[in-house]
Amino acid sequence: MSALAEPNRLQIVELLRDEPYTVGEIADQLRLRQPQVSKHLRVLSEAGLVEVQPIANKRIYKLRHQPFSQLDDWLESFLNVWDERFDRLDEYLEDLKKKDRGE
Amino acid sequence: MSALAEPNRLQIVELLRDEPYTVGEIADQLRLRQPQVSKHLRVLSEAGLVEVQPIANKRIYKLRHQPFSQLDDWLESFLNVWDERFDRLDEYLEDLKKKDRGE
DNA sequence: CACAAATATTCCTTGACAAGAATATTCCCT
DNA sequence: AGGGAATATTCTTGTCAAGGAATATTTGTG
Repeated sequence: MSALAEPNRLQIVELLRDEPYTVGEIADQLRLRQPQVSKHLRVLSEAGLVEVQPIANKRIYKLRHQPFSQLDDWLESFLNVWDERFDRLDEYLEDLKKKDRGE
Repeated sequence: MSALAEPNRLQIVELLRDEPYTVGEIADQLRLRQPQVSKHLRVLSEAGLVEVQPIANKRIYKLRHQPFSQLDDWLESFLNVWDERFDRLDEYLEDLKKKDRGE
């Protein structure tokens, strides 16, 4: 997750969401210098967020889906808790109504 | 998102997922020193991930749900792309079958 | 009001990390 | 093999953030 903390890296990831790009294309679109892009891609790669496909002397980078669905699972574990709490609040309100009717 | 990049802060957030805690309780459970916990909670608070409820001289910290559902939305925008691509792959395979049958 | 518990803040030091510049590597082409 | 394009790596420098220790602040209690 710390790989996504760096702003430029986040931009790269969001750029790659739509389609794969080469290092040069990424550098152009984000107005970054090539060495920094390579370095950021290295970090993203080691974090498993990205994979490379070498074609000639170009390297095409694309996102890997696993870490994202993994992060999604992690997030669900948070959202679920709130859902459950909401359910319990629901029950609580139902109880109130019943008492109100004298049950 | 950089607020979650720090390991101890991530631990704090995961601890708070289950229920609210005071600063001292967090420090005890995670084996951290109180000042660091206070500092981390400050960062989490300024990032909007957490909110405080002062009771006496204690301060009870709990998660806020908005940033998490927001992060979830962001993630969905990634997962959606893969779903769409999977759909297109599906169509592609259907086309192959039709051609195979000579249509 | 003095004291104690809980928490926040400050100052300092150290380590990590990102950018810049220069250079190395890899691949294709002729 | 030599040259050029695309990308990676190294080295250096400056900045920032986390931890440690000490101290300040707030709140309740006798």
